[in-house]
Amino acid sequence: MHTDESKPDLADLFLQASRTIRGRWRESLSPAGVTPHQSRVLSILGRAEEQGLRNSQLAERLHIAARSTTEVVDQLAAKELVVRTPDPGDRRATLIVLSDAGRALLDQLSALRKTGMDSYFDKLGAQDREELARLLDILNRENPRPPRAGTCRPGAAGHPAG
Amino acid sequence: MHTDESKPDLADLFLQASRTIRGRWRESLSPAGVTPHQSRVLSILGRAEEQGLRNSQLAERLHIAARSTTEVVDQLAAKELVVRTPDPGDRRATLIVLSDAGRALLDQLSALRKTGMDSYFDKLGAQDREELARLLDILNRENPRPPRAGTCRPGAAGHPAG
DNA sequence: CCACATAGTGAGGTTACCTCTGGTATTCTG
DNA sequence: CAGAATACCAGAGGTAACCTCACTATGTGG
Repeated sequence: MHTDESKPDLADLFLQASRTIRGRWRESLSPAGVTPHQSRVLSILGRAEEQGLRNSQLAERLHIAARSTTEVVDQLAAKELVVRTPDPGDRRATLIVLSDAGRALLDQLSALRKTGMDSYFDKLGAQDREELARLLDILNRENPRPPRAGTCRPGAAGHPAG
Repeated sequence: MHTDESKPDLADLFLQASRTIRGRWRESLSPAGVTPHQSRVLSILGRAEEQGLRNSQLAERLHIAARSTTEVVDQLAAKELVVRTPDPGDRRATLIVLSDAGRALLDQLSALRKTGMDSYFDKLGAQDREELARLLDILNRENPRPPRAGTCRPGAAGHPAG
């Protein structure tokens, strides 16, 4: 009669794994001189329209606050992997596009990442990996939390008085 | 020879989910005034022997550097949730044990966390959750990757030091 | 033109990690 | 007891990846 005794701490398990993943990813990416975070932006940009994305759109796809996107784009711009150009349609907005170097790096990156990650996920076997992907995909679907995932608390029961 | 073309970006999926988890966890824990990290330590301590754990053992279980463990234990000690006592068997060593308050909080915490997390993992259904736990567990087993990567950055293109 | 929303960002903050240096108490070895 | 090794603590300094708040430039409707 197991009640929820047998229920493991999924969140715990999850965070543990994600720590490892981030570490390995970082490692495998380091020869290219980019962080996982940066690589993610590059990859999103790669999937985007030719014209690029606005900062806010990027933020939305990354599920982080817009201000945080600025930072990583800055880093990428410093490396000349992306270029910021004014949006002709709205001069408040900036379009972020991959540079040629960025596009070139992107391919290299996914190969690099794949190599690094494969040795991690290989422990699972093809079928389990697919299963995991399925599960993760469900988890990543829009939560019953309409407001933007990242910034949904205006300081409510917020941080310990800092 | 399939080339795994269909293989999704597990790492991507993973990190995305973990971001959400961490956020929700933090949120659900905030009424208790502890961070996810602190909660983790509490929970590890809770599973440990009555006598507590050494700093190094804690570090090992958290998979972080010992120096980093000191920090979180400091925080917990400041809240009087844990107590550092000399190890009678080896007085060089310090045993970190849950205080009564810590033990009490631990129960509260797991309830809190469970509530917060359940609404996240509920999307999966009991069977899928178990499956996920199984997969995660495999992933979290010792990796064939002893050396710890840490932060070996070749050098950053300077960024605005705030 | 004014009010207001929107886009990006400077400024400043937090969490969670890391390394390196150095110090103290203790235990082990000879 | 001297000396080496062990276990921890702690200061200093760093990075990554987040966040909020306030401000400026711009766009939109009355």
